[in-house]
Amino acid sequence: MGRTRIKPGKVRLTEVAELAGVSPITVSRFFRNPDTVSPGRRARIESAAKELGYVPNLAARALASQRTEVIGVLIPSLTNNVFADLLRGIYDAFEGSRYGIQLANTRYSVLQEERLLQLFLMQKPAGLIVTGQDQTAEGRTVIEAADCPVVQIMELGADPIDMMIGFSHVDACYAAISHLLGQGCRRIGFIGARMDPRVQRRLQGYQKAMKDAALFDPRLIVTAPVPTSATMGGSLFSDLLLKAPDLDAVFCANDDLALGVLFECQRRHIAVPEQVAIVGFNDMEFMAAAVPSLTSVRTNRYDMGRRAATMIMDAIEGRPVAQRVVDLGFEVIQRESSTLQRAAATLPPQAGRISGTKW
Amino acid sequence: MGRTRIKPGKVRLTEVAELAGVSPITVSRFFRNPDTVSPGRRARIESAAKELGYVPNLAARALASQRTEVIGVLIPSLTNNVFADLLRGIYDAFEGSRYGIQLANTRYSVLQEERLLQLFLMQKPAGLIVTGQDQTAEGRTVIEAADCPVVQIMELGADPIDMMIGFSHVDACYAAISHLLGQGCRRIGFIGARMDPRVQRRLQGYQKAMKDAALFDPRLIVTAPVPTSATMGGSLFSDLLLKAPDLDAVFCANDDLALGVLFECQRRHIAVPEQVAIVGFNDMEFMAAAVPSLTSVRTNRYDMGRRAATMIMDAIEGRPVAQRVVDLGFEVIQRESSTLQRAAATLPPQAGRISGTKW
DNA sequence: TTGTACGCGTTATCAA
DNA sequence: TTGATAACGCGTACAA
Repeated sequence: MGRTRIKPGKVRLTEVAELAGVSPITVSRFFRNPDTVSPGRRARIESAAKELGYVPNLAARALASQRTEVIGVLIPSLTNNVFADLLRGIYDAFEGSRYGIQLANTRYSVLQEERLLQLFLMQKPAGLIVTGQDQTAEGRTVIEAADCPVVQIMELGADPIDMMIGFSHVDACYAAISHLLGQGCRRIGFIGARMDPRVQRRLQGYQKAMKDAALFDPRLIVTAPVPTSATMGGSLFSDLLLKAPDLDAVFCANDDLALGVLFECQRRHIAVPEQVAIVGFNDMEFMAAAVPSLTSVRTNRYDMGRRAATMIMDAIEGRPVAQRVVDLGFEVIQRESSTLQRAAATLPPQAGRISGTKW
Repeated sequence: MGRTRIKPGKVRLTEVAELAGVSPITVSRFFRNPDTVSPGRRARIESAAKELGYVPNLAARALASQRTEVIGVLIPSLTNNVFADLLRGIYDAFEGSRYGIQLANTRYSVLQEERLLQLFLMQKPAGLIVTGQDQTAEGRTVIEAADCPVVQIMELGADPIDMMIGFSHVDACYAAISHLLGQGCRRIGFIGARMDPRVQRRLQGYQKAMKDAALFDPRLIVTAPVPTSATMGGSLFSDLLLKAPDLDAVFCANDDLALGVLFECQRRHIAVPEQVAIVGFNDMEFMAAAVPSLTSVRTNRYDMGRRAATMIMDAIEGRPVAQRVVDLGFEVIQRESSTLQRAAATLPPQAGRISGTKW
């Protein structure tokens, strides 16, 4: 038979209630919403709890209430700095709230993502933040089964699961290429690594811009499925130089690639931007510090995290969510590495902005 | 009275058991350890579960079993790239295991840490990974109350809570300075930002090395409490040049600072390493790609994460943990930015290694 | 290998 | 504002 499993030292709600001379439910109320308990009992409960060292049992709470305060966050990479800013935004927004973030890493695999969503489901999360829009059909089913507010981040697209916040990678890259075209560049290369869905869409933007300008040439594109890094930027650029020696600019799908290209140019004594202009993507911190400073496409990752978190909380707590699909836009931050006209060259750093948004 | 709260569509263990024609406990066993159920029933249970779309309820499981499979991880920053590698190691090691990682961000605040530990405690985590050894007394009490295996990472020190894995920041920095001294540098500056406990210890190592060489001069030290960045590296280096114009080397407490120093040198046309040698700390990926390539102190962050995770799992599952305190050591990776002697200059990159460990 | 009986610690529901 | 009662879904302990 199920014998008694009572462990002596354990402090439950009941013990606190006894010591405080109230019923357990009152103690429960005190912990969830102190204002619903009269001041006198409030004080008694508080001191009783402190005296006994009471710690609420979240499992029991979740079982009884049929919900948790867990927010599941699914991102494809912990290494990619892009997600650091995003996460900072998310963590900042949830700071001091009652929600706890549970972070999972899909490693750019939709199957991993599916499995991780299954695990989240067992926890009955209060909300879900997932990266991108390329979930499997199975994955979407699981998300829907979770029956909680969901925000898809990083991208925009048709058919959102619930809410969505991001920007158009196609448009952002198109704007970057347009900027280079505006600077007089014609033989603009594209280098990209890892080639996840978002980088693929940047490549689409590149192709569209080059085709629209009747300058498209497949030899100008060099990609690799490996993780992005400065070293890889240097080697992809070297490959590109072989395929297209008459290159006059390079768009890098990530900033670390751009940094590697800059160093490779220094190594080969290629003048930037005079011989080759460089544009990166994401506008990481070091881009402004580089010599020459490096042009990049700024994306509002921190804001994206914050707002995604806010949208989730609003939805959970029944507040109306003004916009269920938010376009955060982007901005081409022009710096020395792509400033070729005399007039433009005298602008202060970061003065040149080409921004895009659907608002 | 507590009326029935039964929601019709809900699938519990019981429903699966009924459909499969077995008792609930058998289904329970099937999900936790399929091998303990006979193949015939196994198949019936599996198809019944699939048919009903059964999802285990983790809260109920945790309540009944009095434990969870949550591993709490506490790190001070998501922005600092150092932690990205560490986390990758941790996530890789737990990959495919039954444990789930819950990540919390202390933002370099011991009070935040204390609060977050409290939150973990309510979940009854199976294990805890915490950064550093500077918990408050309260924090240590909470950790001990969690009554689970604990690994402190990043540093080594006396008085571990339970297990510990890291390296000596004092020794690592001492080795880096010794390397510069060996290259003939005498006026070696120190620049550091954020000044968390580990950076403080690097500063101690610097001071010890300089004092041992009778070359200590407080004017050679410039620090700032702000987050580390390339831009900050440039500006701290500029400050340092004002205080010590006769500088012949700079040790940077973080690699992004070193990158900023390199760019500042390029901007000022200071030859690296001939006029100023540069050494960084952590050996981030871009250090090898830079022109000139940048010397740094390699720390085994990925390994640290992996091994911390392994130690935790071993401890949880009752396997003996060979070493409860692990010194991972470090390695000074000598590159062009600190290679001043003719002989050394012909060495291939990364050929120079000065490693330190207590093994 | 399978089943029986019960308890895990909390909250929902309804009544006072 | 407070309390009585039952239920949340599962695993442990023991027996067969």
